[in-house]
Amino acid sequence: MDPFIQLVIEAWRIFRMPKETKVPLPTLERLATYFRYLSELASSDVETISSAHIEEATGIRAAQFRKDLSYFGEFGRPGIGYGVRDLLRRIARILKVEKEQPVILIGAGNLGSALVGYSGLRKYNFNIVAVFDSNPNKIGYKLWDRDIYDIERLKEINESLGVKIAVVTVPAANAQNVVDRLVESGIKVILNFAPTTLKVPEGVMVRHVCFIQELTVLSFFLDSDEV
Amino acid sequence: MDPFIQLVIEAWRIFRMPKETKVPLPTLERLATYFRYLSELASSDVETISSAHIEEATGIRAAQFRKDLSYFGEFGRPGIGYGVRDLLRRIARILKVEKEQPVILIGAGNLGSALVGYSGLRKYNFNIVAVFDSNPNKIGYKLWDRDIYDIERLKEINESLGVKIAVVTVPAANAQNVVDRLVESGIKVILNFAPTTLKVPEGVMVRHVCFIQELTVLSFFLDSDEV
DNA sequence: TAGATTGTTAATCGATTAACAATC
DNA sequence: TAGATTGTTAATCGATTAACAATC
Repeated sequence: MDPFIQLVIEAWRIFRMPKETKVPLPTLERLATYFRYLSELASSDVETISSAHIEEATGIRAAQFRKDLSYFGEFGRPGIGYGVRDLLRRIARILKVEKEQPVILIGAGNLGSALVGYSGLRKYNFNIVAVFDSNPNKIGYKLWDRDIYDIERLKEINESLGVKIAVVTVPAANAQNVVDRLVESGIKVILNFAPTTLKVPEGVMVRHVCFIQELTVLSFFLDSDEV
Repeated sequence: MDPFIQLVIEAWRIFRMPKETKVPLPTLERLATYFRYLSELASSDVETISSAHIEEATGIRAAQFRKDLSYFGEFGRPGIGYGVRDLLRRIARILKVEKEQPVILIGAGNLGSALVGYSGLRKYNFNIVAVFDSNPNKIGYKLWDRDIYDIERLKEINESLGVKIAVVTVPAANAQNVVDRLVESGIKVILNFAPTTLKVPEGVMVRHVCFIQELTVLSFFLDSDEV
């Protein structure tokens, strides 16, 4: 088929996807894994890979990989495999990380500082464009090279920035309040590091990263007889 | 039934559980959520809760909560609900976090520093007892109040410590090497912050926390028409 | 052509939810 | 007793895996 037509079909399919075909969340999580792995691979001289290769490298089953991609169209050539750079570019487009994505961070504490200073962010096309805090000893200063603004100015400032992604690294006790303000300010997706459950309106998505919770799950798998 | 007999039965059930009845991983993750929520609640004056209350507070369905607990025995009283302190104590025992759990951390960078400095750790009964790094400018110094040791001494030092849990905050390129050493040193479960897939032998468990990957998944849910 | 590997369908597996008898 | 709420069974739902025809 004409490659142009094919692209148009794919664009259309992706465009109507989120609401309709309903991509499973585990598929999206794996897609992020493929994306990371392919990014590494792209700087090597490997040009083509098979789904079996993906299984070997990521531990995700080959059939699973092909099934995951099938939600979004056709990506490989039977008997040949997948072109690394092409696959990377198309997955990046699906995940909307082909262009740089601006992010705001709330909470200029230790963790916030580590995240802003993390070089991997830029590598994967995210950019923390502004930091907010409520502590007068921090407001007006910088976190690395990013300005720290008064959280009271969140809505005002994001009116001009128009950022859709926020990272929350405030203490659990303040998290719900902060999230309410974020939603008010036009934020659509939130990555929450505070160890607490958050309530958000329909249409806003939250993901939760909890260090303690991960340790707790791991702890279960220790043998109870020893120690 | 005699509460003593009941406890013995429960202990026995938990003892043989991991290998046999096979508790679903999602159940363990939710158990960690219940644990966190009950910990908060325990410092209030609430004495009894219902599964409906849990649903309201955590967003996890009441039926799901009861089903999750059912893998481990009986915890509530029909018509009454669950005793907060009792439930907390029993979930803590299941997850093996009733006693303090020692943890070692590899990688004294920004992220490692944030984790060591995080007060929530102690609150949830984890304690980072030693930090390792390969950088001569760090070895022999301290991260907060914890000694930083040469990673070359990992096996030697853990011979006396006998720690089973490790947190990895080294760059992706070094992660597999570090993990191999950890396994050699008797570590049984690993929390990995490096953005890379790790290979471990049977019997060692890894969980993966990846900031970038979480952002990438969230990014998918942004509307593509705007921006 | 023969061998490799895809995309997709159908079968399997496992987790969530609903419903309700048992119990306080 | 009547109302509330559990623990568990059975029904539903959804995700993973296997298998294979189509294709390079």
